[in-house]
Order: sequence, then structure tokens, then C-alpha cells
Amino acid sequence: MIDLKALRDNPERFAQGAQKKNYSVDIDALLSLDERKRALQSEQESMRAEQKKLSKESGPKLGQLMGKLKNAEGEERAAIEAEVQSIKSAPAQLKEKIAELDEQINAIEPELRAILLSIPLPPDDDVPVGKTSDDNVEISRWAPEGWDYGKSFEQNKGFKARSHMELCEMHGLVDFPRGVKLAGSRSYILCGDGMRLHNAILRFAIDTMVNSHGFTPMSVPVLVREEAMVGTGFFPGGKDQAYEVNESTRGGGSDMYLTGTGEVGLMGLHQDEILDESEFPKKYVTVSTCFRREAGAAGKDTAGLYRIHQFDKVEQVIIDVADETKSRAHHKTMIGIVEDLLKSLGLPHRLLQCCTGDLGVKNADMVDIECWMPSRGEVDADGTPSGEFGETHSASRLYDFQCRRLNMRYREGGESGKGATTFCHSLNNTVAASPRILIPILEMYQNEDGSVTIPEALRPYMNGDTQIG
RNA sequence: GGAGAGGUGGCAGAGCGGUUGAAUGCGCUGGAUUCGAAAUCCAGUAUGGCCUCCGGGUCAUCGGGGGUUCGAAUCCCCCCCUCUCCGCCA
Repeated sequence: MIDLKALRDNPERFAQGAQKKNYSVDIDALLSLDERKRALQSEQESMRAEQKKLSKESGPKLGQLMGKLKNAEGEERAAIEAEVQSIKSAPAQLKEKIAELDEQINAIEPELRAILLSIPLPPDDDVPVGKTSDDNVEISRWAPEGWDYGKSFEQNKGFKARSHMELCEMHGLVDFPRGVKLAGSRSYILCGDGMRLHNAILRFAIDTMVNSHGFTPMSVPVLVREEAMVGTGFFPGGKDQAYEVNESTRGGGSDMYLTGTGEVGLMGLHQDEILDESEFPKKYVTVSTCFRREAGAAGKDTAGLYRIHQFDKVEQVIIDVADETKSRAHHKTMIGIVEDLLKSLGLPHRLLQCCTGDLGVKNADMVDIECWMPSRGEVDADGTPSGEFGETHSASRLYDFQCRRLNMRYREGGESGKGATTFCHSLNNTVAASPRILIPILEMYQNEDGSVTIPEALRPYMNGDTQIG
């Protein structure tokens, strides 16, 4: 959520930000609703103040009168009763008017909130302006010794690549038909060495985060309330991408949502809290199953492990003070961690600076990391794919957009009483998402006979095995 | 799933229809005392919105939402959550 005050001060900045991100939002409508609401509110407040004053006076007065009434007779009694009546009826008009204003304010509220939630965080000035992911800008690329991006897979390795689907079938690593039978399209079953490799990468990723980078490992809910989805910025915009569990229709309980990323659980953790600055930066890592409906992706990446409804992901999150310099530094750190991880796995990859059009509502800046996947890309005359980078990681810098929605603050100058509360800054990045990451692992580590060498870094998690098949 | 008890400030805990944004204790901050510290004493100590002549003013908030009332932390209804006992269970 953006800061409404900041919007009032500088609506142009948010209008331009939305435009750069390709979002159409009615800022003028928001401002006029806001202005109207504030006018109504202050009118109502002065009436409430009056009402409060009256009732503060009438309390003791009524007490006295009721006391007198006990001993009063005849005319005196009637007089007292009349006074009691007049005291009681005095605020009636106020009450009516207040209720009326209340109604008007309540009528404005939902629309105001809906627009406010939909206004994106303006991208940083150094983010390249662009419309779609085609306008993203490559920052750098890396490849292990022996891999030349200028050459085809065959030229590099001396044999034609098999796709990860072929390799999975060959070694019985993934059962697609039974996955579909069990759970519908975009479903799969990891089997035997496929499951072992999947587990190995997740364990390697989380161990690296905990042992080498000091992140605190967490296990968080993947089935959460709507507030957590709204708070983390996924709703209302991404509501059609989440699976919904309609508990309310079963009588009692509230509807829940399956999270598409561990970020929701990690960030939702401190919702509505005032955090202790001395504990900053908070660095969390989780491994969680992620659920995505992939609505609107029909026909896209239908085969294989690339775009699926359910997967497991190790996710990192950093929460710190509201300081742009620190946020930027954390962003670099989190990206660096992934680069090191991919290097230790020997996977060719590149860093991609996402353009404004590719950022989404909540990001001021986003860097994607893509691994080289030989089975993707254009297919030539004899059916050989060119190979292409495929997204495996995404590092977001959000400033206070998310924490504002989550109402997650800290007290400046530390502890106790003193200092204003400020919304925290948050960042997140993938560490490893599997089985998608199995695509480059299997395809890049395949040998001519179809066997797959296990990357050295994963062998400790594979009982020392060096090869599949 | 059944039965019961609860949710009040950073924490503990009172209040159960009126001047209560809320006693008291602990914690925390500042000051006094002290060579210094402990102890003691004094003062301060919630969050958010709106307005502001920047002195402050004002409203909301006692789990959340409705209602009763001139007036609700206090009474009523719905929801959420926690705890205890029983049942079931990885």
C-alpha cells in the first residue's frame, strides 16, 4: 500500500509510476473520495465532540436528579421528571446526524480502499522504463568453464541434448501421466532419484542460507487467511492466481487461501507488530510448498516441469529499517547469495534487470535470475531447440509498500516509549524453486548416453552418489 | 466433534452502565539522593486518523463486526482467537 499522505502531496509521482508500470489507476477519483471522506469525518467529529461533552455533563446531573426524585412529590416531582426528559432528549438530533454521516462515510470507504490498494509503488528512477519482459535488460551472465553461450549445446558438448522430459522418462524420475490422472493438468509425480534430487537441492539451499548466511529457518503456514494475502500485496490483484479453500460454505470458519510462495508466511509472521530495531535486520528462510492456479497461462509451457500448479521453494526474506541505502545493499546481498549458489551448482545463468512494465504492484525494483535451459527456445528444422534462459529466481525490493499493508513497524531509536513508529522495509528473493531448477540441472549435467552426473554440491545430499542412470 | 472458561496498555491484572483512555503492580525513560551502584522518592511512559495560528485541539480504539441506551470496556447478537476436560488423530 502506498502512503496516502504522500499521494496527496505529490499525486503526479504516483500517476507517472503507475503509467511506467502499465497500470491504469484513477488517482483523481481517489483524491476526491479522500477529500470528501475527510470533510465528512471532520464534520462528524465535531458532532461527536459535542455529544461527548453533553453526556459527560448529563451523567452526574441525572444522578443528582434521580436522587431528588426519590423524595420529591407533586409539582416538584413533575418538574424533575421534565428536566430528566429534556436532558435525555437533547442529543437526539446530534445522534441522528452522526448516524447519517456514518452512512455516507461507509458508502465511500470500500471504493476508496479498493483504489488505494490497487495503486502501485512507483518504480525507482534507475529502473529502465519498458512495457513487457521483452524490455528487461541483461545485467550480467556467467557460465562455468567449458560452456560457451556463442555455441549450441551440441557444439559445446559434442552431442545432442535430450530435454528434461526425455531424461525424466529414461530414468523414471517423474511420472507425468499418473500425476495428471491424480491431480489434473500441470501435475506430476517425482519418483525415486527424481525425488531424491529434488530434496537434495532444497536441503542444499536451506543449509547454505542457515549455515553460511545466518538466516533463521522457519516453517510457516501455506494455508492462510485473506488478510495475509492482502497484507503481502498479492491480493486483491492476484486473487485469481490463488487456490481458495471455502471453509465458510461448510458452515463456520473463514475462507483460506493456499500461498503461492513462502514469502506470505514469512512476511505475515509479524503482521500488526512493532518490532524491536535491535533485532534488525531480520533474515528468514523457509521451504514451503507453493500453489499457483496459473490462470490465463493456458497453452503456455504445458509440457514438463516448467509451469506447474504445485512446487517447493526455498525463499529468503529480509526485514529492516526504512533506509533506502540499506534496502539496496540487502538486495545486492540476496542476489549475490543466489549467484554463488548457482555457481556452486555450475549452472549457466544471467541477471536480468526487470523493466518498469514487468514489476508488479509492490516492487520498486526487481532483478530476475535466469538459468540456461537447453530444451527451451526456438526449434530448428530438425527439431532441435536453440536453448534459452528460463526464469528461476526473482529478487524484489519493496521499500515499505508491503509492511505498510501488513502494519509492521519498528520504533526509531529503539526500545520503550520514545521515538516515532515507522513502517519497515522488506525484500525477498528465491533461493531455489524445485522442480523447476531440475530442468537446468538435468539438461546441463546430462551425458551422451543419457546418464546424468550429479553436481558435486548435491552429492552429500544424495548419499555420495555421482550419477543417475 | 462435545462441554466449560476466557480475550483489557510492553507484561501482569482491576474495572462489569455515567466525569474511565482506563486503578494497581512490574518493566522502561528522565530526575533527586549517592564517590558510584543497589534500595528509596518524584515525574513521565499506548496506537492510529483528521485539523493546526505548531502551543496544541479533536475523534477513534479495552479481540473483530453489529445492536440496545441520552451514555457501553461494562448489557445483547454474530464472528475470530486462546485455554481446560472428554472424544478422535499423524
